[in-house]
Amino acid sequence: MIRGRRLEPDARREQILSVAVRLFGERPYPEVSTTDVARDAGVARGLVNHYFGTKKELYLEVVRVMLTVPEVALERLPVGDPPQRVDAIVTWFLDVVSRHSTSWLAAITAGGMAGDSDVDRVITEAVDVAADSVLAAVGLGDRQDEALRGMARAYVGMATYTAREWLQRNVLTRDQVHLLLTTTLLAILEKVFPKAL
Amino acid sequence: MIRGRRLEPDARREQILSVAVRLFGERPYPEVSTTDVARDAGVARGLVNHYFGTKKELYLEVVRVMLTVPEVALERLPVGDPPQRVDAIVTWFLDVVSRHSTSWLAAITAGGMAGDSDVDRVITEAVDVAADSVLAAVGLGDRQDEALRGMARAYVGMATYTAREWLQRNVLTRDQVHLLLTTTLLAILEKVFPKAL
DNA sequence: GAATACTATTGGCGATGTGTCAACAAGCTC
DNA sequence: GAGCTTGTTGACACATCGCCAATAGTATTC
Repeated sequence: MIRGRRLEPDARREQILSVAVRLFGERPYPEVSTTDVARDAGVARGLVNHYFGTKKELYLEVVRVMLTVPEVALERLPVGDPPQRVDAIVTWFLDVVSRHSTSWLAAITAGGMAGDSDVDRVITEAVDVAADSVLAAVGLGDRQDEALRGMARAYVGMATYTAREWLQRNVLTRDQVHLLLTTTLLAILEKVFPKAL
Repeated sequence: MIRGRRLEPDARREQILSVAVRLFGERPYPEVSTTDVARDAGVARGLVNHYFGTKKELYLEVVRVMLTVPEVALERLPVGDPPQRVDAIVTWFLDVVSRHSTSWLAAITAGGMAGDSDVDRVITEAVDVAADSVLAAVGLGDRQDEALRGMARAYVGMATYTAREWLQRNVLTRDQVHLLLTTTLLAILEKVFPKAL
């Protein structure tokens, strides 16, 4: 990396951001300094602030990038019976998580800044997207019931924890995770929603 | 608070720790400085380091305190059929969480240091305790199966997420949370464990 | 192709946070 | 009240962060 070389603002911003994504995926927030980011990107530290403002704003961008997942496959979900729909959405979720594995898990657990209102908002939005996907997959996407969405978010939380047991701790196989998540979601659909809503 | 006044080491340590518990319960890790802790405790900043070493070690103690919950009630769990046992353990969990509400939730979501290996270890141990309690309540406490315990941890993860929807976001009532968690646990017991283990 | 304008990039300043340690002094013992 | 123990202080050295004026690539104009 040649110092002082000029890049298009978009390109430079993208380059610094990709370095930050890697570092924040490896270490928690307080252990990653803007100096580290600048050094690995081969630029002066001041440039990081120039493009992203503060360290926290940079981290917010990183979390946004990490949690942005392709929602494409959702459109062509099968329209079969509940078990088939549940199976499809769980498969989709496991594909997404396993593809982004470390960085996605690091972000969703707020690798070092949980409790901060801005960070929490970004994470909540990502969980909301996943929760809405689940509701849409089972044919409840149009409902605006807050309790319904709260339960869907709780289910996504379980899915996240389960993914950690699978991908980080390696105590569960993908088949076991799949079985756990499909069975649980079906039970919620059949026995909780009818009673509680 | 009179500066320079001598206290028994245990008393002084306890006093500083209680201040730290309050502050780390209010703000995430990076936004609480040791200067803040020292000021609120009415002591010199150096004394914080004297008693706890580094800021991270202080935070570790705080998380330990926040996550230490009374395990007493577990002994006198009913020995009825599965639905009764599940109902009892869920009730116990909700009682614990609602009693410690903010600080417990702040700690279990690692208010600012998730990803750090030491912090993660403390949190994992607390989740393990809860997961073991669940397994013990349903009569599987003696099993050492790692997959079993992994699924129990995933369930506890769902329980914590659900508790947040209840206590922090107020989109679920206690009754709804209770129904969601009992139904889910029963489904796991009846349909997942027999197949997967 | 040299002069010019534009702006991406640098490097250092001031403020704040952290870990360490020698010096101080509060309170006990004799 | 002298002396000892040790809880406590205050300051030093270092690292990190936000900021900004100065610098130097790159394109543009003639």
